[in-house]
Amino acid sequence: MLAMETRWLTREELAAWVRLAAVLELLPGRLDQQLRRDAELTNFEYYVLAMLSEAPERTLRMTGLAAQTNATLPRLSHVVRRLEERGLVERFPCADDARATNARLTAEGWRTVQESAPGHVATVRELVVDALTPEQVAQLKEITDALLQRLDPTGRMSDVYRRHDEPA
Amino acid sequence: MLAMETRWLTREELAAWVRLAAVLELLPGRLDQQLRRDAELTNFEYYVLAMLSEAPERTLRMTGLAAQTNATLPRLSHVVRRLEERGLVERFPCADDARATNARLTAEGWRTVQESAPGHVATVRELVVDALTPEQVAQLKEITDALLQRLDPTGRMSDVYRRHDEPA
DNA sequence: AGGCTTTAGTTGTTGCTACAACTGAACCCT
DNA sequence: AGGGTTCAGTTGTAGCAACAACTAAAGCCT
Repeated sequence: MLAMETRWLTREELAAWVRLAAVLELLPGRLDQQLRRDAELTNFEYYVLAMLSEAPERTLRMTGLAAQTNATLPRLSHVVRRLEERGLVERFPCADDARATNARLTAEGWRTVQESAPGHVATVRELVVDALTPEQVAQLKEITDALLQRLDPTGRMSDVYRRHDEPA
Repeated sequence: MLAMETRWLTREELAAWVRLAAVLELLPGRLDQQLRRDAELTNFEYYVLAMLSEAPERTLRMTGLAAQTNATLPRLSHVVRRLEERGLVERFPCADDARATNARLTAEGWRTVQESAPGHVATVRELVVDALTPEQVAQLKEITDALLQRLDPTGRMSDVYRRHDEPA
């Protein structure tokens, strides 16, 4: 490890970082809390179902689903198994590639997504969107975009949505 | 549950939220990764040590430490026990209130914080601060401030830092 | 065709967090 | 002073995530 001069954070940088760290600590728990309470779903499970619900045929290969949700394959495998046990998802072998497995949303899974989406959106509004001015929302988009270029340069996660946000 | 019209997110709001959600998912893992690799500490353990290192006498009561780190008391209790087993922290009963327990950073704990801070700061720079323009850093501070008013209205977490950021 | 490497996914183990139950000290009230 | 309530913290249990090891199919190479 090369010993180099540490560039400490300036007052302004520290203020921004400390607040961001607090948000990082608090927000996921709140989202989880609402979903567990109202839909008996973890935040991660909700996103898995949401990704499936927007996919063609409501079906995705495990690998693709893992990329979109930033999950490792083992993690996804466990989660999908539990969702399958609850009847929200079903798995079946891929016709083209016998190594691959497809996950598909069941009718009940679809219903679950429909029912839980409004509450989830309301929470996102309450805790994030409605706390900001429209100008700040635009700024937040630019800022998170910049961060994602560092965090996820290949755009595994964000590409999923770019379809919706930026059809151009 | 009152059935009310769902206010869905606009295109711009969705774009901002989706990116923020991705950051929420990716950033904590990266911070954890660096600290585990270079200092054998979780992000949360690091913050516990950091809070202690800035406290008078490098000592805090468990309850106060829990508030500053957004931990429940049981969670903190487990974490401090492990840190104590590693010799980074020591616990002793509070003289004023026999119900209370103080946690104090040991010399080795202090050394650990000193050694791991530069690497942590470098990571924060790399993934966050240096990805943004100075203007964006200022915007991020305002935005996260607004979010924290919803997430943490009493300022349990953020008050800790306000001393440093905004001495006024 | 036979064998090596890569890819896709599952299964098993360990560690941490959330939740609940518990102990004991402090406070309050008459 | 005595009895009930609140407060501070610990301990025990259950569930999820990270990591490692494993199985099986596909691709490649000669």
